[in-house]
Amino acid sequence: MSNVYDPAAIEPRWQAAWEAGQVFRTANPGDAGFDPAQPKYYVLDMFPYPSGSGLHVGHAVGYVGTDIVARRKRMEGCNVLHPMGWDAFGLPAEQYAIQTGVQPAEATRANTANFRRQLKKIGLSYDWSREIDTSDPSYYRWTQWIFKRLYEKGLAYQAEVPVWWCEELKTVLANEEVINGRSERGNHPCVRRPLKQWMLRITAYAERLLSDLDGLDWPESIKIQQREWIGKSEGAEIEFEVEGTTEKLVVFTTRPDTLWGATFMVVAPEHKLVAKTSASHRASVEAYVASAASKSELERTELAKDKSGVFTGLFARNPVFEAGDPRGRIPIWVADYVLISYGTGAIMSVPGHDPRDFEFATKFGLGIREVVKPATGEKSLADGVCFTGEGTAVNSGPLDGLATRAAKARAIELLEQRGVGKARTTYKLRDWLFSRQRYWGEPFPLLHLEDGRTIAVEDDALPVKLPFMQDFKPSGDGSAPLARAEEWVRTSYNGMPARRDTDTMPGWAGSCWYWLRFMDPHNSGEPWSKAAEQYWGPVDLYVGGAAHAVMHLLYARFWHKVLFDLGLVHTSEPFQRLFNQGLITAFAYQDASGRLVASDEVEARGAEFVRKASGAPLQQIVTKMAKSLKNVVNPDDVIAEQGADTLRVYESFMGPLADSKPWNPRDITGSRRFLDRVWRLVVDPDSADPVRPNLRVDQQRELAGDTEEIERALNRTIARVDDSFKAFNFNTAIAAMMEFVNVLSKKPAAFTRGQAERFVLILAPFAPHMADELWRRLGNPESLAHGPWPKPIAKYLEDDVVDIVVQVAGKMRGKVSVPKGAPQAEIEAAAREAAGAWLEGKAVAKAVYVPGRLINLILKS
RNA sequence: GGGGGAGUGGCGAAACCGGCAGACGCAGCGGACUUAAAAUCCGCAGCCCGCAAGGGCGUGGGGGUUCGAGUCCCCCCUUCCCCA
Repeated sequence: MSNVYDPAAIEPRWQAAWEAGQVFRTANPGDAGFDPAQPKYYVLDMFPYPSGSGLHVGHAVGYVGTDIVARRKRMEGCNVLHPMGWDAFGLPAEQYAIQTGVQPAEATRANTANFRRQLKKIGLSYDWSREIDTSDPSYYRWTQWIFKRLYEKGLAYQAEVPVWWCEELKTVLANEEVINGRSERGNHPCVRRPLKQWMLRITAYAERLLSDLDGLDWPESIKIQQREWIGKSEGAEIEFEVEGTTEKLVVFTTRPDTLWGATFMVVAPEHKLVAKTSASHRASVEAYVASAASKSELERTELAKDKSGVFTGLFARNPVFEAGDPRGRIPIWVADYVLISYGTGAIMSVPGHDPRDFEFATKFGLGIREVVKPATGEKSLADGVCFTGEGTAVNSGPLDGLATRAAKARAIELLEQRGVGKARTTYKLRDWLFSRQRYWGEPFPLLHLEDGRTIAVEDDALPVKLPFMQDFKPSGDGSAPLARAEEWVRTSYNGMPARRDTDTMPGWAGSCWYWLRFMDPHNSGEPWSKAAEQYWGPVDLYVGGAAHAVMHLLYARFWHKVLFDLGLVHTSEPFQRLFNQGLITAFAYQDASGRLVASDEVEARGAEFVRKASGAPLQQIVTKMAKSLKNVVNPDDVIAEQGADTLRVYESFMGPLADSKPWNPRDITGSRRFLDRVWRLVVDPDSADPVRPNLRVDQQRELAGDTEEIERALNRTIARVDDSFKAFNFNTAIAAMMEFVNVLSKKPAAFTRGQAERFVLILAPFAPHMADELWRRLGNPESLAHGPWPKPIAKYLEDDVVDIVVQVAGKMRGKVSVPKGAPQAEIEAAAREAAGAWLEGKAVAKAVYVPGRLINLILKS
């Protein structure tokens, strides 16, 4: 056996040994080998969608992070659940299949095989016996089963909702396939068109989804995004009579106190009142409604610099004014900055105190009335500024003189007395459009009976398997592809002819409960056993990109809460701690016109970069990794060149896990050199011995001289490595270990076996292959995967002499070495001496002493 | 448009509670070893002035609080990510 560090030989050997020994297999309660005395730790990655292009190093950084945590917890004696699986259903997989002409099931099999191979090569300590695939019938059987529970609870319903329709492509498109009202592929115009869809009543959980955020150990930024998304607002619902009709126009406002300032009303183009337009205005209103249909919500609200709208010819009565008061008769307009999906699809416009209403009123010459006076000093309507803040009510009859908060309450009281309004809380959150007219997803376990009833398939008839379809492309008429699988669709229920529901669930469905299946992945009688969930739940640490800050995490919490209400899980939240790893960016190159140039067309000339073909100068910039820029780094290549341990150390060393940071191939060599040095400190490459002679036996020598110094450095290193786990800034752990190696390099012969063992143990989460190899060479027959994790020894963490910085007037002027715990007077005297010339001819006014750190001598001015 | 981050050497970064700014690494420079190179080892290294000793400046910009600010407060600039 060669004694030179050779990751290509060591790493596959250890990976095989871990697999053969089932080192990372985790026992469930009740299983053989389960130790109930140990604490549990569930560390979960956001499982990947197995794309055709495989993993890149950006994915790996999160997986390496969780692996470091999992390995360390295991070494500390925890029962660690650390699983991996595939989020395989959904649009991207289907599109990939269409593009490559391969069946989605087949593409998924090939892609997951590639992902699994890549992950194993990195040396990640997953319990692969728990692997799951959301597109596997044995998994989606339970996705359907959970859907049934939602359906039974009345949380799933069908409704006509507007969906994106592309006339050119003859298909329904998902939101994510439509950009600014045009199809992502082909750039064809799309319109919103009502279609019957399955909806999930997530709004029923809005309040709990909001309030339960408080108890979670999540990044504040994610909580803010979720709160924003749920968008709770408290206000009032107010009814306006519509002149000449029996219709009531209902609006929601957060500012009922400004009701006296409402000078017009606006309804969304989709509002039912639009149909009541008077004959004289019908043509213009219809033309306007048609033009609004092609705009996205963004174009209608945020992007619209210029407000548009038309008068409907209708008038509403503001209920707070007496009959006959001209202020009470206000025109109703239709404008697309009001959305039908938010609130009631209609608003009362108070242009004096709402910027969009102000803009609209200004443009169309509508009345503007001030009803809130700001505190003195603030700009008000008199200054030509639309004041949106809180102040004092004016021109508002019974509200006059009240502060905004009191005015709101008083207004609601008055509305309730007259029966024309009430207090109401609304949420921006809308029910979740849960069906897709697509092939690659979970079929709904529902039957439409001949007599018109819709019923759920019996539990024991699950799964409703997705039928094989040679042609699975979206249908040209907007109907679901599954509708074409006639044989599959036609069925019966208790002898009555029935048709299966032909929609499929969206890509999110499978990821709404997968952390639960990991707890008990092979259970064929129930989605998970109570005992397994009781023990493993909730997830202790969940790591993934911030990209899923809203959708996935909200949907997952929603399902979990429903399951909690059903008594199927014992916690109301699934993920106790959430952590977002940062993005790995990469270099890309830009020509003079700003166009990006693929990396393989770029050549480095000294410090400059030029285009290979033309020699044109290019600028190096940092962007995210993208196939089109050819700047994607595949971990396979890094492992082939430097080894998995180097990849892991480099990814840890780049910066804090949470930070976004650029991949720089040049820097990898530093991580490799570090591992080389560690190796050589333990193994002599020129000898056939497993370890260097000083490490062969643990000489029971007194810790003195160099060995004692190494002991101090080692203990400081252990403490710093421990510390790095708090915020996942493993870069400082690697730096600490590098410093230790630097210290050791000066006195390698004083390194003892006991010290070497402890160092190898703390190295193990980061470079597990090398660590196990050295551990074995040091004479340990078992893998170090289960510890022990060393603890720093307190007496070696402190020095007896400390350096105190001496400042004069806040500037560093010297240092003094004093015994630890020396009295201030002694330190001050030493400091005055050290400051020497800086104090000449000056008097010290006072001294600020920071114990153990510095002393600042402040001069008399 | 809204929301969330981030700005520290040539580069990635470090700095616990406000207390030596730049640890650790890359690239660079000098040296040792070598016929030579690679690898390895030792050393230098924020910027400016200075032969040096030494001094001044310095954490995107401007102000403030403090004995003391990369860190706290206010304003501004740049940049990345997310959402619709």
